Amino acid sequence: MTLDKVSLVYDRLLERYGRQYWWPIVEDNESRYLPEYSNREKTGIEKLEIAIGAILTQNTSWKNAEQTLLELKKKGVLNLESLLCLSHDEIAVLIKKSGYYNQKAKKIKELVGFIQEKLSGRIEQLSMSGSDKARNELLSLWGIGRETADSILLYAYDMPFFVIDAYTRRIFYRTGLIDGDEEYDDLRFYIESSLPKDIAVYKEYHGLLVEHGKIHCRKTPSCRACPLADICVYYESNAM
DNA sequence: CGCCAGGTTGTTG
DNA sequence: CAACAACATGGC
Repeated sequence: MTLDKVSLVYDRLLERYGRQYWWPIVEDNESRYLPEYSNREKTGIEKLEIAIGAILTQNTSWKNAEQTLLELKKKGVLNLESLLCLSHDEIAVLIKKSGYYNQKAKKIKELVGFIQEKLSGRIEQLSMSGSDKARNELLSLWGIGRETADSILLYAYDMPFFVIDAYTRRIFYRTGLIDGDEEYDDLRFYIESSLPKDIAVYKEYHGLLVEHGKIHCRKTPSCRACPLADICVYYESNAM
């Protein structure tokens, strides 16, 4: 029954918000959500952009991360070579708008160093590793936690990992699907096992949860016209 | 103006 | 292992 609920929530959100076509690509001063981009295999530079974006948006609004990505692009440094050459301090200045710029500069250096090692050929390519191995390798990097790793693997490498973020936890908690204090991977397994093992569904569902979290299921909920009102145990008819 | 944002790591009891 | 602090800017 809760198994059905995971799918029910998906259907409701899809019906309300429509396809999301995640992950967004920043272009012409805004984020774009394009079916032709979402569906196709990513190029190396696109994978890098997704990974950097995943780091920049850690506990930070996408608006801020988006602006940073745009500036990095305009300055022509959103590529492996540039990021490898730039110093920690130079990167920190460039990404200031995304907050936590010292930590994130370190994380970016870690990541590009890792990718460089992979591409140098001494080590097998990330995409050639098994999915679980690739995940563990990303998790071994300083600054890459579960959500960031899963975002990179799902959206850049088309690997079947469901991304659990703050919105996912909040929405599933309020709709009574979870207790709220589950371990990340326990929650991930639960959701993955409740859904068809379909990359497109994983991508879409996470995008829908974020959209719903921004519009209705905010920290202080805005329940009027919520598409999940009838199945939400925390529905507050008075909440705006 | 205060609250919050698509987390992760390090420290402490 | 759980709780908590630290990290930081910009949008609304």
